[in-house]
Amino acid sequence: MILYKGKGKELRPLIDVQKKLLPDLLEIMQKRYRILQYIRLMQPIGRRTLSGSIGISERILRAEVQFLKEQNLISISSAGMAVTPDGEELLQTLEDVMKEVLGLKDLEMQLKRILPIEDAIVVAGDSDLSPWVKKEMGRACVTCMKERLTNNSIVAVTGGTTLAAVAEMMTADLKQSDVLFVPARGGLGEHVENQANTICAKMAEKAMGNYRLLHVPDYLSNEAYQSLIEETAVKEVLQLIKSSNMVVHGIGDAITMAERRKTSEEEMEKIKDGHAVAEAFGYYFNQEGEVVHKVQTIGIQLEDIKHVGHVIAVAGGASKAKAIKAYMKQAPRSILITDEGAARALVRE
Amino acid sequence: MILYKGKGKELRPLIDVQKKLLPDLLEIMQKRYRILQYIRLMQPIGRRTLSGSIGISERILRAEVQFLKEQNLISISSAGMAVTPDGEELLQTLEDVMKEVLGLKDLEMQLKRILPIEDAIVVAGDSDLSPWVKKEMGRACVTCMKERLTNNSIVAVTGGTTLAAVAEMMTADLKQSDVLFVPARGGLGEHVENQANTICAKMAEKAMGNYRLLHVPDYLSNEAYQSLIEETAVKEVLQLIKSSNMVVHGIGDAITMAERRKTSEEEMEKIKDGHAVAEAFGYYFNQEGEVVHKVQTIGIQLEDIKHVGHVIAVAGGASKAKAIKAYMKQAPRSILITDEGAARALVRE
DNA sequence: CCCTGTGTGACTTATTATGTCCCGCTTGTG
DNA sequence: CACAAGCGGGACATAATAAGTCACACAGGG
Repeated sequence: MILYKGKGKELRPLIDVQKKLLPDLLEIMQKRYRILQYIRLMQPIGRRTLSGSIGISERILRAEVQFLKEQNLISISSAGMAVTPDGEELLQTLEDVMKEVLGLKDLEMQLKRILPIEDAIVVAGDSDLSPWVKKEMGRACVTCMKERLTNNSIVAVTGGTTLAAVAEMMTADLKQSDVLFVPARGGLGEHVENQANTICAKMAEKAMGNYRLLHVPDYLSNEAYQSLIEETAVKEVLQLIKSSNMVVHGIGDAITMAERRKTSEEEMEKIKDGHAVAEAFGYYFNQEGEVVHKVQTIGIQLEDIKHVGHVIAVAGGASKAKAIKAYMKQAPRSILITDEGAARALVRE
Repeated sequence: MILYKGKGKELRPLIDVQKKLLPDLLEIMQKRYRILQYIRLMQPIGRRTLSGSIGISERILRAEVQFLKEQNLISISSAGMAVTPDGEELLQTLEDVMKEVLGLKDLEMQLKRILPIEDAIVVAGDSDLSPWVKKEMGRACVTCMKERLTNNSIVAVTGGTTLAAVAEMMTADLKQSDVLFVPARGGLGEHVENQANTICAKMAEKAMGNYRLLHVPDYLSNEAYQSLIEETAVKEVLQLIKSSNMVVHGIGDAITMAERRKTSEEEMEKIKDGHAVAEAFGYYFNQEGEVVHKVQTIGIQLEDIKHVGHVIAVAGGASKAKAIKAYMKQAPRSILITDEGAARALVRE
């Protein structure tokens, strides 16, 4: 909601001093913040499950949980634990401080320096190693989106597991009304749960917004393609897509994506021969950010992206660093939402 | 050195949040800050003596001291403990935060509202109850002075135990050079250790500055007075006093001051009949801030005060609240340096 | 209907914090 | 020069607290 940017500099000296006067302060704060974060992410959740995924003994988690309950930060029922509004507020207030403390702020600065991006948001963890980090990226993405959405915005979203996480974390917000979600591009050969259509619908529902879908079969002959475009219903949605103010998309590893999708052998050849490393909304890019292949479907085209108000790319995990780097070479002015694992890998080079 | 004013608002939410995530944080920080403060005040000092005056058990103080030593905030020798430069820096950085935490900031704001003063500085404690608070006021006064001193400044100081504390806490500062200290007024009947001359000299020595004294017998006939004024040496100093840029003075309870000084019976009558409650540099004021008596001596006069660049009044202890209030009625634009005890008493009314 | 996951209580053990006493040293003073 | 006051630091018993472990009652979903 509120932008705390730039505030970090002010409170740095205080934190440093506090660290001297109470060295475990950060450690404890971090622990409790982490627990709270996990609970928010997985609520409702039980102690044992949580202690497992968080990696601390159950007994100590229990003490912490009891403490958090006493502070009215979490509520605790027979179904498990959940974060209270107080806890939500605390998490939000502390987000920037923790970023500063964990050095994520530095990472963001470095990313902005080495990549031609407009802004970078880095969340803690590595989604290759911990699946919940994806959700955290999702949350960060939602926050980022809400900061930039205005009334009657049109948001185009793509598919992929990362975007699914974004959809999952989407919440309704009274401030924005009448936001319209549309899938960015037609069928790309994904499985249902990762299709842009599915994610678009889910996101819109969670955001209490409207949505339109693009019902396009995965593989079309050229003739069918041409006639489909002329279809009124399709044409209308395409019109909306072209006039969207925001695009939210993932970035994938080229080979992984190609394998996951129903990619024909000849296309596979093309992708491999072109040394593709990155994939985004149906386009495959080589290390230099050049397009080596493009899945033929309707919807937003690479050139359109440049004219969209806000472009948000969400991708994390150290394994995706190469892909992010390659894609970003040709996509300036994007906002990159990633995780610590990918960010550190990117900075390392 | 650095003015942190206004920064308090920024870090308030962080502190509140930290309080939720680590409720004893403030308690512990306060304890350690207090210990450090005491050590700075009384250095070099031993554990036992300190534990006595600070009011905590020796063993626990010992643990704290060990901790502070490990953090390189105090150095520890056979002579006792002393604050290191690191510790000094920490104390300075934390000063404003602690003020905020202890509510002293609020007191300062309230004082500025109810009194016609330019600024207020409140230190923790009550000098009626704890003698060391006077030293803390002294330190605050010194800081305040240094912030406002420019090169070749002339500072006029009065006598009194409070001003003695200021002199004691004075330190040399490379930034200011060629500061000249002068006594504000001639003999007022004080004992030697509280005389303006004594304090002036002490302060100048500690500040590595220069000083001039005003050798005026306490009681003079009118003729002697007139001839003394014409004396070249005296005339010169008087000239300096009149052109001073800063006046630092105490405020006393009228009766207490009158009794302490060699006050003649008829003067005593005058003071009592006039219902004097406050005293400052030889002037006695009633509740309304009207002058009811004036010790006849040379030096700065009440009217001169109004034309001096910076006027700093130092007075603390709940018992002096009435005096402060009365004096301030006729002395606008002063900077008041006081303690919690006096401030709370002033606000209470 | 059972079975898995939930919170809670109780108990033992390890770790830490605190109180108490004493010792040898430096340092300032008579 | 010598003495004593005050200094830090070591040692140890004990109280307080944190942490590990297990057992139990209960609610909800397949």
